[in-house]
Amino acid sequence: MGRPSNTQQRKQEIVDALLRVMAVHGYEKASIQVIAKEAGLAPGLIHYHFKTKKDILLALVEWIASEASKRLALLENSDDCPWLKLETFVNARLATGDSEMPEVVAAWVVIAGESIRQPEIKEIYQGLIDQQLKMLKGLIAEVWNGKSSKSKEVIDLSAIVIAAMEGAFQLSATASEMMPKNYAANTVLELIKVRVGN
Amino acid sequence: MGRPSNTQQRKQEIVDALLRVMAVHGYEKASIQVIAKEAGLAPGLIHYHFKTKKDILLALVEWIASEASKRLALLENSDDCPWLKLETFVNARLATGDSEMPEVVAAWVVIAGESIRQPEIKEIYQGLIDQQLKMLKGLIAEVWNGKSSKSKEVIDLSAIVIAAMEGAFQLSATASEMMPKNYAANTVLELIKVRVGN
Amino acid sequence: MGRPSNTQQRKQEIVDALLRVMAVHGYEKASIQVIAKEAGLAPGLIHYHFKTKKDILLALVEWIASEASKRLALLENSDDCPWLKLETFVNARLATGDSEMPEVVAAWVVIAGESIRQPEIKEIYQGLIDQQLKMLKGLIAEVWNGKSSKSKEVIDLSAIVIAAMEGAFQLSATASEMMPKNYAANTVLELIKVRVGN
Amino acid sequence: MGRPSNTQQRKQEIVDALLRVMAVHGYEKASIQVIAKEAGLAPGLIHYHFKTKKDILLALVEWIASEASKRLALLENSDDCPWLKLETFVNARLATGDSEMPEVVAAWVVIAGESIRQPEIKEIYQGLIDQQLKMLKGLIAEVWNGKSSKSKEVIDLSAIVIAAMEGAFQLSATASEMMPKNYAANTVLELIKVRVGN
DNA sequence: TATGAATGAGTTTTCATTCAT
DNA sequence: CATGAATGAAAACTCATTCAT
Repeated sequence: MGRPSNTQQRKQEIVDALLRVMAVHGYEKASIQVIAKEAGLAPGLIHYHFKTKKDILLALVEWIASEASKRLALLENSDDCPWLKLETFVNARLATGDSEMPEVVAAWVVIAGESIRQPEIKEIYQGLIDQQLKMLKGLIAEVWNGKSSKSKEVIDLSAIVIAAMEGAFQLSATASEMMPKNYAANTVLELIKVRVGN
Repeated sequence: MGRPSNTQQRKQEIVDALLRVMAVHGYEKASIQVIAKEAGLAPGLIHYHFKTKKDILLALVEWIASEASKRLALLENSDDCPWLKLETFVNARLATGDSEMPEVVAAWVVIAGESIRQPEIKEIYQGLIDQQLKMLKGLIAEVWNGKSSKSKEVIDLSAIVIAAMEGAFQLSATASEMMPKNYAANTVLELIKVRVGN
Repeated sequence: MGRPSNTQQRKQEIVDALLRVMAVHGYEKASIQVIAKEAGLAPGLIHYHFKTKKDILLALVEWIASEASKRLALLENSDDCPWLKLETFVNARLATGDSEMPEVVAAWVVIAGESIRQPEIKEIYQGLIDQQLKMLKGLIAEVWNGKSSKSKEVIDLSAIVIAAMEGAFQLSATASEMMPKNYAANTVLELIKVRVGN
Repeated sequence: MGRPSNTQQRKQEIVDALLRVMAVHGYEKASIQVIAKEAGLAPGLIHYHFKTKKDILLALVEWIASEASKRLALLENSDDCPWLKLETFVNARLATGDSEMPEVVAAWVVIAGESIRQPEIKEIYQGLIDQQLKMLKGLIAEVWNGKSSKSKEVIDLSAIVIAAMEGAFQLSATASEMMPKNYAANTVLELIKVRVGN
């Protein structure tokens, strides 16, 4: 009968290794050899589980995006009041200490750079942005009296909030020394509040 | 006597070529061969003017940073009223159409990714962020009655504005299709206004 | 399970190939391509086993030095009479026909040249010289009545003997046509004898 | 009429520059660019005066050899007694402090290495060795009662003295730290004396 | 599944030499 | 004579991918 498959676990180990290596060395310098060493596996085994190196990156991007997506989905189905949801939404990405997982944040910045030249990456990246944008428009419309989620004000506010969140990520990976501590989540929420007149 | 030097011009041509190539292919895929072809020069000549490929990137980053810095310096010495200055500041980076130079914006996103693994790049990147942060704190303190530029509110607001601007850059390079048109500059200014109670 | 390692054997094959190539073409002209062809291996494989070309040279120098060192160590622990030891010592390096391995001798001359600009090579080279010098001082003191191994006469004689041996190597690689046959070992021993008054 | 030619002077400047660079970096790493900088000249000018890089090396080797040859010729025509001539001979190459010109000595060791693969170099190198050998045989025969310059003893002694001198050069360039001071010339002369029974 | 050697194309870099000025 | 830019071939090195075990 043979031994039971451990493919899923191995794949995740490899993706995790890429995440850690990429957060330090970027994508191109994350060679299969280095990923293998980080994962504690032989180089040949990497290609047994992933046909190409790009496939590992895709798996990583999909994993990060789906994790974020999952948290957003939970939120969507909750019974919380809109303000609480908004707070949860913002915290879901900017979280405690402005980033509970520095490696994920650094990798995400690298991924943004890669998305410029890799359409498959771009697509996933955009998918996540789109999902966030949609949710945010809904949430903001709920707390903004008389505003439709299709109004220019709501759309623009949502867009700039997403931008601020992505930018906060980038800065926490590239210039955290000079940024204030824990500024992002609270300040974003505060801005939304004053903007929607509350 | 002897051949006149054209080094400065050639260097700029090479840097320009890297900018264009990087905006499409990223840094690693911008091979010396490709840069040379883009610049219309022989590959060997690239290394005659720049010792290493990293030196070209460094020159590009310095050029982008110094261009931005120059515009900020102009602003600092102007006699405009604070609000006008703020508006100019925000527009100086987010400009018309949210980015008059898509290549520079795309390259800047790639540079952010590279800064994660290249300390020299990081340093220049951080220098520019720091300069913007300082200016913004000053400008915001000027328009926010009774607030010092060292107050937590001013610092946090400045930080999130910088983040929003960097994020708008990233999104315009990676997800412009799904972002509203010309949202960034105006929305940022609007948010500052309502926040400082005006 | 998995493929058995043949790294040690391959490394030695590569080092041997460098030895042969270097004895004819010198170090710089011993390109990875040429070494690979001499060893009957693919160029890429060379770098799989040695990170840099310098590492191959280092391995070669270490190998030559350790072979010589081994022979000296055997001598040190033998019960032979001092004169016999001296004879063996000199022969150990200048051997039959003044050099049983012309390739090693030629490579050693090239290595001396390289040691001038490569500190790691120099260190190994000097280590071997130092070891020879120490042994020789001991042996000569033993056969020279009333002389300490620290006396100037013993030290100088030892030094010039080492010099003669290194020089004989150099000349056998560069000017063997004009040198007498088998002169080195016997003449050196004869000189020692008359010098120590025997 | 044009300006007076300074070709001879320029050529010597270039040769001198190669000497200095080669004593530190070896021959292959002594690039035309580096030689030019060392000489304070433009790279293009090097090739105006020398067709190829090898020609500079040849000129250097010839220069060193002819300088040594000149000193030997002086000696040959002198009226000194044989012992004084012998002393002068040995000192002529091993001189004060065992090497008045460390750069020449280091370059000579590099040249020995190059002679292995460059026939033209080898020829000049051998020419100098041959000349020394001939002279030495004559001088030793003169001081060795009843020995012909063609006797095996004289030939072998001459050969080993040349070897000791070349070896002393090599060691002064590669392992001077561990060699005694000023050992070479005096020890060689002492050995000759006791050997010829005086 | 797993190991680790092997391959070969591609990349950066060096540099002797040439050439326009 | 002199300068310094320009060229192109070759070099070391990297690395995704394949393959023998």
